[in-house]
Amino acid sequence: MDEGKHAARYRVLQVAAELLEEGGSEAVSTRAVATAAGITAPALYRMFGDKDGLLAELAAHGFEMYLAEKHEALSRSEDPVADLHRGWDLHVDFGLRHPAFYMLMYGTTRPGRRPPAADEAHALLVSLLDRAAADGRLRVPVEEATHVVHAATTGATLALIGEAAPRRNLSTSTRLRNIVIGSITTDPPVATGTDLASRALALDAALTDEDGAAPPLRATETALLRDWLRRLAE
Amino acid sequence: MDEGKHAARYRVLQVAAELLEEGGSEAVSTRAVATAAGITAPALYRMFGDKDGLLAELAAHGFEMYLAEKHEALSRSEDPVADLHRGWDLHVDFGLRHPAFYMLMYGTTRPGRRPPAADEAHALLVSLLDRAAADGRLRVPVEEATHVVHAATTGATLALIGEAAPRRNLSTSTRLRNIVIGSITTDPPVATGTDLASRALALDAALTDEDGAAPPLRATETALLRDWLRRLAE
DNA sequence: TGTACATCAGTGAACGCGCGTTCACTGATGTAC
DNA sequence: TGTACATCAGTGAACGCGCGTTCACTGATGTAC
Repeated sequence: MDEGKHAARYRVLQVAAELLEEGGSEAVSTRAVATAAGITAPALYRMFGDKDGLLAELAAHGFEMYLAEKHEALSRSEDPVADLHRGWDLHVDFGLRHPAFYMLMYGTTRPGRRPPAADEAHALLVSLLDRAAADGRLRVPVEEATHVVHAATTGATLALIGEAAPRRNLSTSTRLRNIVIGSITTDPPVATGTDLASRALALDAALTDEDGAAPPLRATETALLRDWLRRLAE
Repeated sequence: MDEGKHAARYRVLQVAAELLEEGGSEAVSTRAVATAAGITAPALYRMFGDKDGLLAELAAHGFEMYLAEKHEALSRSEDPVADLHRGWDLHVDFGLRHPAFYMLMYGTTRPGRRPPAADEAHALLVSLLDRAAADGRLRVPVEEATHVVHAATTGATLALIGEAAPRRNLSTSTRLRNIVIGSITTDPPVATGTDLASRALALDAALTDEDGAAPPLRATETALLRDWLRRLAE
């Protein structure tokens, strides 16, 4: 009957999850969970040891939900930087759909022991960054990038959770995402012609803006240069 | 004896602050505070109404400590972007020195009502960004910048608080700071000549990098162009 | 200035509650011979 | 196959505790006439 044991355990965890989502972490008491699950208190203690054990498993359950969603939604594309963007958005979205779980998992008070699934979630971020690094798209070492992205993502999520749902504005997350990922990654290699054009135009603009000191070329030379610059940009 | 009333109230708050710093927010119970302060429970209820009132004043007390430190340490310089950097560091530093206070103030569970000093702290960030905008150093609207900086700063602080003190590495905060502030601000205006030089060199480099398609100038034209570019860069 | 009254901070004691946890026990299931 | 024993999930009931909060009351201070 090992199957039955696991099933009962899982049913209790799901009841605890409901209590958590509805009433926050303070709604998860050993007695409340036992009552809601239709079992007696000692039965719950037999399953989870003590309250910390229950909370640890509940957090683990949260991480498993998180990982299941991510693995489903985040099929690796050929662009590791695009995957980073999608990974960010999935993280924030999970946090907003499960704020109480998110705070149990990523809020800094740790009422339970750190579950292994938490390390797995962390490893998922590391692997995304590893792939970016392997493709030469990372500007900084993977470990640095991991810490920075983790801090920024959780900051954006917690800030949004803190805002009342009607006033919530996802663009803060999007902007921070673009800034952070944009800063630690490099653009994909572009056709040289495009790059050449933009640089030619930039120089042309700089020649135009010149107002104080005269440019170090003669006027006729400047005129010919600018003609060439525009031909380069075409 | 209005003086005495305020003094007594302040003494109780300071005792509560000690309990908070030593034992975290769960150590702050009405009974524990009353006992530690040497008063009876009803006396405390007379002062703060109920537990929420006590926690709200405690959070307000935290914000006042925070603001006092910031006002002392953050004398506005002539460079608003440098002030933003120092403001970030002061924020993170406060969080690491007063983690329990910080979580009460910026952790997303709000056990008390939002104190006015919290808005003042927020206004301080807004004013720093306002000044940067006034000096033409901001790349994005102030409100956007406020949200992004707030999310990133709290994320960095909470992530560092979550790490055990010995393993703590401030460079994550520094890096995220540089990325975020660097992205929303512009460099100070530079001499046009310098700009011209850097752009000329960039174009020169782009011409060199050219490997696939031939540049749309003739070889002789390109040679003369590059000569000019180098003279422009001098 | 003196008396009578109102205000109010604080006391001592207790309220009821939900909490985490444990005790002694039961009944079902599995194992050994 | 049948009996005897061990294992173990679960029951019913209770433990003691700290919590937020409130009640009835006291004594000091301030105010009015």
